[in-house]
Amino acid sequence: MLISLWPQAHHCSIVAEYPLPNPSIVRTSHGFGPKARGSSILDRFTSTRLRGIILSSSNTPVRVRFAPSPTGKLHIGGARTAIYNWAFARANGGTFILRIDDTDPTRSTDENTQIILRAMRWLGLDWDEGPEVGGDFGPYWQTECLPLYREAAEKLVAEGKAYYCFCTPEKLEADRQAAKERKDPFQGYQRTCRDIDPAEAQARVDAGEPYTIRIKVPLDRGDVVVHDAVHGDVTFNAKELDDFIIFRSDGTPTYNFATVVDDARMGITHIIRGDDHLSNTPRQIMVYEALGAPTPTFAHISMILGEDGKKLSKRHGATSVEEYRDAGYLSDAFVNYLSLLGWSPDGESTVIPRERLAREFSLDHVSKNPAIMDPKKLDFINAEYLHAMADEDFAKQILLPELVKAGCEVEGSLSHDEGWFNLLSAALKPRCTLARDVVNQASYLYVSDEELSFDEKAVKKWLAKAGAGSALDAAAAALSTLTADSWTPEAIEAVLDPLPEQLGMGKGKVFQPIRVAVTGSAASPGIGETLALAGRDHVLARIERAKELAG
RNA sequence: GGCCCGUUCGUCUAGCGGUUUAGGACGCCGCCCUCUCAAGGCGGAGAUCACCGGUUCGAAUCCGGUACGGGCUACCA
Repeated sequence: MLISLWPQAHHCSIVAEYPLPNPSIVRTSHGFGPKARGSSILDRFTSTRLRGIILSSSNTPVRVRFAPSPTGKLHIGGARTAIYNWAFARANGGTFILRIDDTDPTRSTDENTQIILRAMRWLGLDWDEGPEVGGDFGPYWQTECLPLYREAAEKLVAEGKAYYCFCTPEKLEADRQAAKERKDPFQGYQRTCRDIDPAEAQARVDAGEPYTIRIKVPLDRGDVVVHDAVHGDVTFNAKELDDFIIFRSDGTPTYNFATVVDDARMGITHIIRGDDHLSNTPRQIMVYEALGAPTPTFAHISMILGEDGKKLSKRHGATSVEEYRDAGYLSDAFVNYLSLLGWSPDGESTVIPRERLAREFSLDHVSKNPAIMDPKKLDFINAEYLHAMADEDFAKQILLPELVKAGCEVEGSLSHDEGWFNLLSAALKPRCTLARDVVNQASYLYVSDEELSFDEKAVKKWLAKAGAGSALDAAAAALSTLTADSWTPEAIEAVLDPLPEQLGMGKGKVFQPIRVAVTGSAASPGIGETLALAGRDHVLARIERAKELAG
């Protein structure tokens, strides 16, 4: 006996007729915490919070899938769906499956499949079954399952749960128009071929007449309710469902059929996917029922919109996952940001490492409304991850790769030792939002003294001013007392520190000309670090050169 | 046309009938730190909870309707 608990707002309903994949226990993600203590089980069942109930059991472990169509790159909406599926599987000790839904051969390409796999790997969403890793429920490409779909469809026809339809597209269109004109609220298929005698239908098929296969929706089915973990129960009436096509005249299955066959075959327990599929779900439930397969729990998540509140498109700039990778976002930060777009554990946390996501993700904290993508917040989170890195890690994982990419450093023959790169990391890290920000800020270290270019405004404001010359003179004198060996940020600052007082000038008036002289810019890390990184000889040479510009 | 979904600061969200003068985060503004730029610390502005009714002693929270946005209604996925 299987039970399901879908309480309405004010009544407690415990129904015992709904077939689910063998749940032996009912568990909620919050149900046994402090809040639940002291309240009766019925109290808890009357809470609307239960709409997010998760039905699972030790007998039927969670199996979820991400099933992209390789008709394009992996975009952020798909990535977020993948993340939720992955996180849900991990949080429940379940299995995360990757399946390539390439039933549309005209638009699916191998290249897109490769791009999707690469993006999944970059996101760190390891799949337990699917392309490249295999599994016991293959094939994991729909194009390899064509005979399976055919077999399933023919079986439904034989059982009287589906039937051959010989209507031409032209007739269907005419019927639709007619329904529209007589203001029939039902504008779907008129079930013309539903009652053709099976033997006659078979004869016409054998004679070579083109046909499609349509599902036979039971007319007395009544309400079809979708048990949705984020929306609650959503009720449709079977009368509004037409006998939709499950097999095209070209011998290929339609999406609504193929996915159900695969999801049933793979024993998928929870279907987490985009909102746009909610209205199709009752149709798919008809297929599950015809197939005699248990219906999984659904979770329809909202879309991600562009900054203008409209659907994401190319106009919104970078929307594919790899563009974000190339722009210098960290995988962890990107996953963190995306997971928060429509889910939050507590309303407080902003930085949620993937380990925590994998531990705490739950469907009942997924929000129902569409979310607008906010690049500023993505940047903030990325910066948080960057800043949290140890200097050595930042040097190895961010700094060096970026410098190599920019042609500043050559792998295998680096310009400086490890200590220098760690110092550079410490200096640049808090000043970076994206990985590539390091290149600009380090550029003064990768030009010769003669080629250093000056920011005009900085020169005008700091160098071409009265007093700048004497500041540079004093600095050169003080700095030349240091040897190359004692050339450290601390030593440099110790030597420079007394100068403003000695010269009777403000600190800015002394340090800024030095900064501009060495970096060409008015903004840089602390003066000690800035000079230490440039090196003694370069600093002295640049100060000498800058004297010509100084007032 | 029919059916379905959604609507809390600019943005992401917390909220699960009384603890709410609606909390947090990003962004914005200000102050502190300070040789610059960041980072960091502190503070501020910002939401009549889409609207209208109803239920209730009490509603952002429950119910109904309206508006606006979105989806499905395809031999697309």
